[in-house]
Amino acid sequence: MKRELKKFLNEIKNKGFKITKQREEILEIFMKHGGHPSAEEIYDTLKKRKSKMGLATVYRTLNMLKSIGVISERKWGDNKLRFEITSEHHDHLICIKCGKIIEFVDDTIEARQQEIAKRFGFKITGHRHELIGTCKDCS
Amino acid sequence: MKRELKKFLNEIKNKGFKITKQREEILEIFMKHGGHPSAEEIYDTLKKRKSKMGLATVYRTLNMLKSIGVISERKWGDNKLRFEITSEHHDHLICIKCGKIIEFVDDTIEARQQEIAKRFGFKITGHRHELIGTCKDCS
DNA sequence: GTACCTGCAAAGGGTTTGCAAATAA
DNA sequence: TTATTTGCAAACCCTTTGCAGGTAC
Repeated sequence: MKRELKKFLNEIKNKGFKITKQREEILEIFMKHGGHPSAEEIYDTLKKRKSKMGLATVYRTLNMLKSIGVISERKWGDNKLRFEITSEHHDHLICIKCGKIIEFVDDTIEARQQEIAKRFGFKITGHRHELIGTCKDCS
Repeated sequence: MKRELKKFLNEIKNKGFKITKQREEILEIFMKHGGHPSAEEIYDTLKKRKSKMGLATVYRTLNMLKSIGVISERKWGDNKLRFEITSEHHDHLICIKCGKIIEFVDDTIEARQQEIAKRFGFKITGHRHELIGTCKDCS
C-alpha cells in the first residue's frame, strides 16, 4: 500500500502538480477504505481524523486526481458524485432496498464490450455497468 | 404512436393520478423526440411550442412518470438527470469528446447479467451499462 | 364540490469559484 | 522566491417544496 501511494504521488508530480499533505491524506483514505466514497464521506473521514481540510479542497483534489486518471467518477442513484481508484474498477449489483453493493467482474462481458466498441470504431477508456434490483435478503 | 400515448395515459389513470394537458404534452415530447432528454431540454422544447408549463411541473411530472414506471431515470457525465421511456431501454456508447451517444443491445451481455444476478441471489429490476470513450470521428 | 394539479418564487443540497493567506519546490 | 494550493464564504446549478389559485372528474 505504501508503494501504491508513492506511485500516485509520483503521478501527481509528473503531471506538474504539487504534493501537499491534503492530497496525500485523501489518497491514503482511498487506499485504507477503498470502495466508492462521495466527497462528503471523505470530508467526514477527514474530520474524524482531526484534519482541518475544507470541503472545497476535497472537491478540488478529487477533480485533480480525476483529471490525471488516478481516480474515476461514478454515480449511483443518490445524486452524488462518487469516486474510486481507477485501477480497482469493478461492475456492481446495487440493492434498491438496503443499498448494499456487490462487486463483480465478468470476463465474458468485458470481452463482449470490446467487440461492440470495435464494431462502432469506438475506443473505450472506461465503462460503467450497474445491475439494479433487490438482493437476496431483501426480496 | 397514438396508441402508445393512450396506453401511458391509461397507466396514469389506473395508478390514481389525473390526466392533464401538461402530462399529455410531456409524454408526446418523449414519443416524438425519443432519446434521453433532461428536464431542462423538455422545458425548452415546451417553450418552443409556446407552452406555459413551469419547470417545477416538468420535474413533478417526470418524477410521477418515473414512480409509475413509464419512464426511467439515467445519468450521464453531465450531472443532470436524464429520462427515457422504460420500454425503449438500450445500453450506450458515449463519446467523451463530442458527446455522441450510440445505442446498442447485446443478448450475450443481457444473458450474462441474469446469470450473475442469479449467482448472488439478486433480482434485477433495471440496469445501466455505459461504455465511455472516443468515437470513430474523434479518435 | 373537492381532491388533485399547476405556476411562481423561494428554499435546498451538492459542487464550484473568488480571494487573501499559506505553502511546496 | 513565486507559482500553486488552501480555507472560507459566497456563488452556482439543478431539483424540490410551499402556497394560493386552477382544474379534472
